[in-house]
Amino acid sequence: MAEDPRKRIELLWGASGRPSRGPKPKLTLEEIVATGIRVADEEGLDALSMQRVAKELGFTTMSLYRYVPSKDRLVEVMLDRAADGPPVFTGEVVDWRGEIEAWVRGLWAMYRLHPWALEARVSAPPIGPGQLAWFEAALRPLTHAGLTGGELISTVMFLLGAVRELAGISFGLEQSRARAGISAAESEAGYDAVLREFADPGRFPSLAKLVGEGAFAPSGLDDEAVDLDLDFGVQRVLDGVEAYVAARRG
Amino acid sequence: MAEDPRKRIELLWGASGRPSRGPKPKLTLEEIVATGIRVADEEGLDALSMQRVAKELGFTTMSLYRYVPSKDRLVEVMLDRAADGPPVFTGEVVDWRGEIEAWVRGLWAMYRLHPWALEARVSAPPIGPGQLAWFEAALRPLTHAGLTGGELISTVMFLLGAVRELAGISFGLEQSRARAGISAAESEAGYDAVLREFADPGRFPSLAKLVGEGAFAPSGLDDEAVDLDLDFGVQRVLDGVEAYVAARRG
DNA sequence: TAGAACTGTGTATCACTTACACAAAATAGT
DNA sequence: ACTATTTTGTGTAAGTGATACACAGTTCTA
Repeated sequence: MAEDPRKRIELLWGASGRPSRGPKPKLTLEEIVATGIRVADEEGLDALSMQRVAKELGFTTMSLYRYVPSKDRLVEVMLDRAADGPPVFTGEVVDWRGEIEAWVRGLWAMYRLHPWALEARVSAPPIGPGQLAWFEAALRPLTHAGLTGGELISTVMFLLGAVRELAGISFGLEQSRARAGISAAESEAGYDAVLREFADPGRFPSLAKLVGEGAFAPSGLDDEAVDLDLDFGVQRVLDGVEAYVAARRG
Repeated sequence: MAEDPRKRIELLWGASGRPSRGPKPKLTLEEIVATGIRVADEEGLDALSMQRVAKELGFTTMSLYRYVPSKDRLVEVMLDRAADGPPVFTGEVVDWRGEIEAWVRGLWAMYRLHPWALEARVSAPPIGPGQLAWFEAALRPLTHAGLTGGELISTVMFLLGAVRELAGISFGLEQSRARAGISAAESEAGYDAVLREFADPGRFPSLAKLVGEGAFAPSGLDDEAVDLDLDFGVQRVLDGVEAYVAARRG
């Protein structure tokens, strides 16, 4: 019953040796994946079904199973392919903080392009070519910053996680806003109002204080609110990394 | 078609006034939610179905819909209830870093108790009582550290995201390990081996170097590997916060 | 050139969410 | 007390979706 991890890797890396007998395949994994991504981009993960993908391609549902062992595996490959193309820097690292900031913005942009990637479950470390490319892209500047070994892995995973989660909330809100047909300001005002109603000062004193100060009130730059949240956190991590490396050297 | 956000909140807060006519309900929302949590705890989110919950309770599937508008809403409430009970500190904050560390460990423990919470989609900011309790618990020490307003929100969300994502990977691995019947060391060794095979030094130079140094090799403390990853990141954030506050004051 | 291996298809099964209508139960207003 | 109204739990059924399996046609290998 357990899945062969080898097959997973092979699927992600396209490393399956093609058989010599039998009819030539009329489809390719990448075609299927690209179609899946297109459907998910346009209508979300819920609209993604094997039947839907097959119909788009003009084949029967079951034909897809000659290329993909299950829908879950398909989504896994989609996630990897969607993650292709992190910002690329070459040569010597001259501004590691700038590179990480660009990396974070790039990740954010990737999620904006493929918001369904935030709906999919992620329960394994990066392993496909697309995921590894992002990992690599963050390692470069962080290595230059002075981190080594496990510190690097830790920091990259930490940043990946934070960006993903914040993007999930941001785009999730955006989507429900779109469905409800309200503006970002209205949405934030709604959240603010709910907090004002339920953030009981007895039970949630710090929160109530924060709400009272208007910290959740709609700002002028609505669309960027969560984005700004992200920036602050990233800056703190980078500050922390800098201090850590300095302390070790000093 | 759009969902009434009001109803969502009411469901989360149990704020629906009970009607006076009609038969007395034989079930309660909390009973249903608790059953759902039990099923999900034991067998994962995939095993959670309305039919399953109903059967456990000895009622028909459709009876649940008198208490919950849809399965998605049920899961939303489950997520909130599962999140109840962050570590509680009272009185003056004497060690804000220690409180945050305890908070992170508590969050980690919560996810260990309810790993299905990592499989569910989160696309909205914290709003139920359980989620807000965690928010509050982090605000307390961070406020004492010297952060204010949006900085607080940002930092808490950032930490929430990072912990969630790292827990997702850690427990996801743990689960596939359990299914495959292999040890943590074997699993890590497998990951290491895959990276050695696919981390081409031309394409992923920093990663290849890291792999070559054995950064992904199984450590003695297998079970804690990701946990340690998390600690490092958290420490950097806290360092960064400290530096930020100091700089502003200075 | 025969046999083996592989492809795409058609059919079918099973599980799941949820709409709808009904009968029994409980209350409100007379 | 009585009746109309509201609400509950149930039964039935529709609709969607993943995927197992067997078959017929296709392309190699020996």
